[in-house]
Amino acid sequence: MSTRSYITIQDRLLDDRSAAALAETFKVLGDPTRVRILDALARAEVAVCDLADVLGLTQSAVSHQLRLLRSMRLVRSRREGRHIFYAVDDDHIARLFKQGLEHVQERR
Amino acid sequence: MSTRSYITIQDRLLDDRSAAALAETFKVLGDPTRVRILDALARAEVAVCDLADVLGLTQSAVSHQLRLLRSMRLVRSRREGRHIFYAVDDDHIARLFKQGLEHVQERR
DNA sequence: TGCTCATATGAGCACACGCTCATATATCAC
DNA sequence: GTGATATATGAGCGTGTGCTCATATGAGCA
Repeated sequence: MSTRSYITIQDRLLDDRSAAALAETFKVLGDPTRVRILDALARAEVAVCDLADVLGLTQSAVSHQLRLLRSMRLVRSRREGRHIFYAVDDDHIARLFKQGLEHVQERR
Repeated sequence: MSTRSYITIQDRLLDDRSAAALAETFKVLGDPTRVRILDALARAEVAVCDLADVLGLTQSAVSHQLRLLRSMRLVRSRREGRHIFYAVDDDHIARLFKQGLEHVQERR
């Protein structure tokens, strides 16, 4: 250590809990499959089998990812007969998603 | 496939390239160490050794992460003698970061 | 009751990732 | 030049992750 300039900022740093929570939030969005799933579910309620069909994924793969997204309360599910419809259930995430998309698109 | 409701949305879905780019962006933010590094660098220019010191990390670990962040142009570096100062170099990321933090804090 | 379709889930595998350790490079002081 | 300090980087290791495959659960229908 030498510059010592950090002394002026070190007590304002993110605590570990917040850092972990923030990282966890971004981590969920950090996978192409989940991005595509969330993108679809942000537009409409979709049943699992249709999601798999539209995205070209296995039913199992989709279901595993949906379980993750459900456990983090990013999507909600609704049963209708044999089908279970999923949709995005978090406005913040939807906005993060949009803002991230703007960032990506401005980079061209 | 059965509900067929997806037909109304399937041609508006994110293309694979955009989904991959978006996921990659979020993925960088999806690690507690990088979150803490970016948090510090968003507040002030900090030299590598000070970063390691403040965050309680190895110089090597910090350097490896900084290389990643630099390769994605999220931080910039500036040499000053033996030290190399890093700082956040992407307004979008900074905003994403802030918005993510709001999301996390509202969840309490 | 059986049969089919829709979804969930556990096990296992291939791969990615973040760290440590050792070492290389670079700048300054002498 | 030598030595000390600051940073970068490659190899290797343990762990996490996303998939597939097989199977379980559950709803509708005959």
